[in-house]
Amino acid sequence: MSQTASIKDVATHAQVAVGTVSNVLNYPDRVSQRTKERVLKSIAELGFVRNDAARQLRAGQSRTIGLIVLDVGNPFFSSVARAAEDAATALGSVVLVGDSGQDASREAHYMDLFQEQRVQGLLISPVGDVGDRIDTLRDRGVPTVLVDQLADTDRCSSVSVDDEEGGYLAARHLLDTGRRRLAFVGTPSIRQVANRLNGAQRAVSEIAGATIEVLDSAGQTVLAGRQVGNALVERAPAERPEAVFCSNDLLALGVMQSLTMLRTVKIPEDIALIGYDDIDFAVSAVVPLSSIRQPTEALGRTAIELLAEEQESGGTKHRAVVFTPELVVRQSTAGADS
Amino acid sequence: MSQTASIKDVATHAQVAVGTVSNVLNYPDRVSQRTKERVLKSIAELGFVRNDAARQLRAGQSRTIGLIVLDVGNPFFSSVARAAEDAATALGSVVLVGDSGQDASREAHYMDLFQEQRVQGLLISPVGDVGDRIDTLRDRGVPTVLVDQLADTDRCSSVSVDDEEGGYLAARHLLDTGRRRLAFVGTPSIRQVANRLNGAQRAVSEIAGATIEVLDSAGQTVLAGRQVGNALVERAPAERPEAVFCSNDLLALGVMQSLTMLRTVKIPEDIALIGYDDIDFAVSAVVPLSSIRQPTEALGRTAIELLAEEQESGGTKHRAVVFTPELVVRQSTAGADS
DNA sequence: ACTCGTCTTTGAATCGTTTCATTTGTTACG
DNA sequence: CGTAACAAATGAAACGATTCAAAGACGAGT
Repeated sequence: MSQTASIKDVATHAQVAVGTVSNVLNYPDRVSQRTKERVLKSIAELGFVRNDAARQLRAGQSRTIGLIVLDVGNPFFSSVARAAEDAATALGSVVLVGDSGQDASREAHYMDLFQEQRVQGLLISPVGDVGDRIDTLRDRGVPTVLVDQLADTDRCSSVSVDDEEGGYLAARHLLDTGRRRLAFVGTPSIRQVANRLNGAQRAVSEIAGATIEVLDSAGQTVLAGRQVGNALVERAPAERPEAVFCSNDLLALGVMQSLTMLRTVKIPEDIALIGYDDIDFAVSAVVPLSSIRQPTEALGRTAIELLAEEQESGGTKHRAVVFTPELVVRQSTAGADS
Repeated sequence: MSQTASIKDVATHAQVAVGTVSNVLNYPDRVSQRTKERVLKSIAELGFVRNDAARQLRAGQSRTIGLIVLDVGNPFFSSVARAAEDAATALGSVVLVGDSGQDASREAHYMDLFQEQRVQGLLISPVGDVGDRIDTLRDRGVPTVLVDQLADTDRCSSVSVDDEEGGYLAARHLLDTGRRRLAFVGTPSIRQVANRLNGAQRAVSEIAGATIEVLDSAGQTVLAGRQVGNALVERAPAERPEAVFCSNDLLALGVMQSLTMLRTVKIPEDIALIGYDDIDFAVSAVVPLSSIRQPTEALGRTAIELLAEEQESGGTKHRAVVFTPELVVRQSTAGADS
């Protein structure tokens, strides 16, 4: 009893054939009441637990779905992950979460791993250009759904939020409240960030005399935000932007920390600040943070749904679902116009 | 090429035996340069990817470590998880994260799942009483390390932080700054929370005239905190505590949101507030939040180390590592004494 | 030419399931 | 009594990798 019992041990113990034990487990109706009881008793006595590896090997597929996110510590992704997990559980699958940390090699590592595991499908919020890998995965029967990034619908499905629109909403709001010299903080090498920047630039171009400078941050974390904030504080007051749009809330909170630590800069009077994602912590910030809200639960749930559709269609039909983000106004961008 | 190639396909294509292909993969030194090249070429051409299920089946063990946490959305756990992942990767293993959501049945579900997967070992921050399950797991060769909870060292290993001490530090700090009527917010049905409460009560008992009331919250989230906060706001001012100690930062941030929304209660003048965990967001709260810092990276890393020790010793030697928490004072408990 | 040792390669056996064609058992009916 | 119809149980084959005893190749030494 020290080592794990196999189905064969159970069969011997219950004095039936291995096939019968398997039937008890998978097709209870095919087995008579009497032997079913005997087998179940043996299973309990031996403490038998199915070996998933053997089962998968035979089935040729696992009950597992891979999810690769940019940062699990980011509440946006943990919320998406949670929604995906719940939706998958309802379908009898399990979600494995891999954290790429915005590193293309870690991303590739997880893709390899998930492929070795023969996952049912892959949800990915990509760092690098993974188009080719996705093509080969599809050819090998592993459907993929892009998360938080629009996909070409003749390649694969995707769930995303209109980042261009979100960027536009954010910048437009800053402009509407009277600010003209804007700054954008983020890492435009990430596509979503680039789209948000595009939207912001569009809003700026609609208003005569408005400008936007781009401050590249080292990552998308609170720490990276603090660095950018420190750089802003060191500038001569006249050189500082009137409003800052950060490509996510973590960055914005970091910037806020730096700006408020020095008492000379006031939010929103001197510099208005808006983030992106509307994480739970935005509302409880030093200065409650305006943000762009994304429907994370819907993203996670829909991603699983699209994956199921892909599987049913054998990977031939793709669909791109795009959600619309929403502006949430709080104190950090309170009016300077009136 | 549409379906996945097996090692046999590679062998045929490269005109060698399956064993040779396996050797190329696992013991490259045993294979001559010439055939190695030929095999690798075939692997590339066929796009062969190892089937992990088959490999595991043969090996009898997976390269996977299961981690069950109370809440992945909680930065404390996502930080621990991340550290564990990094440490495991260095050892060539992968960490699967399961979120019990403080629900014993979900916890049991993940334990079943991980057992079916034949994980190398299990790291768990338990909800219910899992002592018996851990015993049977150990008997079956699955070492377990308790995370964030002290274990009986003749049952299994554990990494934890001294919660009683942390609770004492927090309450003592509130008392040192002149507060006497304290409140504790949390769910004492969770052991860690109960220990923090014990420590707080010990501190209170040392000071004549000091009291502490217990407010049971519905969970450990920002939302649950907001509910408790609302209840406090509705009390007559004289009935309100002078200081509130929340069993984690999320709760504290929720309480803070409720209290500051209504302008009549001021933090820290009217009510001082301290949390637990010192998550990244504590510093950027409306009123920067005092907290108790736990060494999350050390917890995650050490958990993996202990698991490795368990494996080496064949699950016979257990060790309990206890870290000491640290008080972090910020504005939310600024002095009312002087 | 023969033997010995070393290096390579081979291929059958194995892991624990599921599947499915067959066999065995039981009941009903002519 | 024979047999058709159905239900239940059987056990060998398959999934794809790893392992390992055995066979093969090759050169050196005598």
